[in-house]
Amino acid sequence: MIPKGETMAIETIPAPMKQLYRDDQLEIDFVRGQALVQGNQLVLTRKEFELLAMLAANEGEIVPREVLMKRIWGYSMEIRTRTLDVHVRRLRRKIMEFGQPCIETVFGVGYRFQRYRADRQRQSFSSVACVAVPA
Amino acid sequence: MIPKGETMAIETIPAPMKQLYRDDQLEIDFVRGQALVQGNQLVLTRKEFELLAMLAANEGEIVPREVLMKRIWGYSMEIRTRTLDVHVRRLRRKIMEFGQPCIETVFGVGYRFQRYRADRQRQSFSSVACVAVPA
DNA sequence: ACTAGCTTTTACATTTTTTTTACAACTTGT
DNA sequence: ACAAGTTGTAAAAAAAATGTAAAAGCTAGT
Repeated sequence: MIPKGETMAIETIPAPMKQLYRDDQLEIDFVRGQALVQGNQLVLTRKEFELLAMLAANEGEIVPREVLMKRIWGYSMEIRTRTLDVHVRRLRRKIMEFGQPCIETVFGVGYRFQRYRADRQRQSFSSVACVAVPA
Repeated sequence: MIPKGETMAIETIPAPMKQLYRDDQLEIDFVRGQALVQGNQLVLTRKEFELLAMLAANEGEIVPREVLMKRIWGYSMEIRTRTLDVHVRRLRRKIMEFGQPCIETVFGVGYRFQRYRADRQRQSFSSVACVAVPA
């Protein structure tokens, strides 16, 4: 709460980001840094969690590789290494230990997190249409 | 109690902390500065007790290294020394003399005290989810 | 000033996480 | 089907964080 008579710089007002993400298989507590799949707590490293958090926070939206790299690794980071992919892989594997795949690859662009719905027969992620993204 | 007409910064209002902590193996009297494990009184130094108290007072929550260092050692304190770890070690050892481990390491962040439950087969602390820091 | 007990430092060992590398497999446009 | 570009994978290397033992430094009480 902001005390009477005091002001706060716009920039410091925290974004109204949701505190947690939740669907039929996954629950993420962005604040406490915890994630549960089908009730099982995921053991994630920092980078893995950041990745999951960024993707889930933009569920349904494509997050370009560049954006992920810039936000998670900072401005530098050579494109020629497979660092991002390796982290995606490890994250996917940990999620699939208890649940269904929810991170799809958008060829040539980046990754997209898809909300899981129990009623759907299956998430068909086999291939994904390419999407143009605003620069 | 805050006198009428006065204000107090949110941060300085003391939390309504309980006088003692208690679970199936450990009992801590924050006021008297005593701790019992399975009925055995622990012989703790001041720093060790402060550490245990801070962690137990936040049971289930991760307490970052920085917070522990700031609160127990004051603002200064070089990050390059192993002081905190050494105290954690000695505290853990004393607790385990009579009981089960209850202080887990959260890699890259800090430590977390976990309430002991007699019904649980075992506390599996092997590894722990990491916490991401909100950008 | 001396001692006993507590605290901090130091120097490594160990563990965990992150990055790199080399190559395989896959997409897409032609 | 081919070529070019992109992503997936496994394993190893590198980096970062934590654990440990021993010694040195402090401090309160005498």
